Amino acid sequence: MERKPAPRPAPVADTQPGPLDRHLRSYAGYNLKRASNIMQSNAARTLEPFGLRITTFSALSVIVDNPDVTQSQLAAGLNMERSNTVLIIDALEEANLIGRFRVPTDRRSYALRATLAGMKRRDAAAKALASAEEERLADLSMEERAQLVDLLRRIDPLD
Amino acid sequence: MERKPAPRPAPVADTQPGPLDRHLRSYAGYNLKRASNIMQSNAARTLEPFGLRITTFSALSVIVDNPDVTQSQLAAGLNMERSNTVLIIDALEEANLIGRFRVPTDRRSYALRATLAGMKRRDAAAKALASAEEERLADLSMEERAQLVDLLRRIDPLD
DNA sequence: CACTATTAGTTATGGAATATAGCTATATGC
DNA sequence: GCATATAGCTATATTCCATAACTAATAGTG
Repeated sequence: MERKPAPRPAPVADTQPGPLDRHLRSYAGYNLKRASNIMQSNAARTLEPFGLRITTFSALSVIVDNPDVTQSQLAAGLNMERSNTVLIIDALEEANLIGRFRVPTDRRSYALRATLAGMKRRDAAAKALASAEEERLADLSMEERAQLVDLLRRIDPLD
Repeated sequence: MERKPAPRPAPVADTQPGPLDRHLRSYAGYNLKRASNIMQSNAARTLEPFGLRITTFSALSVIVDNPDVTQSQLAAGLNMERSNTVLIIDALEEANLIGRFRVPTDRRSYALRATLAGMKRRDAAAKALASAEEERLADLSMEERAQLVDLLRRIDPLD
């Protein structure tokens, strides 16, 4: 693809100082995304030694805390499509962290239950994750962290 | 795949009340991700009528504010890989919102400049985006929004 | 100046998250 | 009983993000 030369010599700097994304920084969404990305990659790195990804850890965690939850309930709780839970549940089951059990009263659905290994894995990963977050958020006081979570939850209601 | 029946009848509810993701809600990262997702889909919906996606809007915005920025600088500023900027820049160029201009002093790089149409498109989209955020964050006071942004930026330093 | 290393942009590719449509088996409501 | 809805599953497409490798051009070093 041919491109024209600059019509005039490129100015050395006709832009104000400061970061390139100064305008974007005025959006809450942009800052949210960047902060979220940082915490996500931090979490992924932390969970990896446990053989878990963020999605599998999240599902495992919900199953540990809510024995006999169904896949549909899990999907709804985690804000994901039912179809996308299948492979995640498959992975957890193959790793013997959870089991699928037929529900006598509704043979369409499966009751999901963590195995003992699943509970242990969740607890160990949760501990590591909490301390990784702790480290990442060291610059924020406890009050600030609490306020951050409070503000975020008010953006994402549906308690 | 065959599955075993439940060894005992599924308990009606041996789980505490409340949302399924109660444990996950204790992580800042989880709340960040959920809030971020909401703002992202809100932004995507808002930008769509302008023929922009979040990535193209972000790049366009940086180029408008920083004439003659290079693709590498853009990538660094937006925390993305250089290789992934190419298609985004291609799209903006094909839509005649920006142009690639050879830099006389370094013939490897391109100076990116927004066209008049690009500037107008950015401004219109930015206005829509700001008001969409405004609407989304109506529950938060101005002070709370400012504090949210401040806390987020402290998670993502590098000013 | 020659040679090496580095950089800018590009291309190709793969992984992971996400969204939709359609399928089977089962359950529910009239 | 029959239409409709639901649970789980399969297949598929998209988008985002990351990596590797390539070229052309530049910078550094002897």
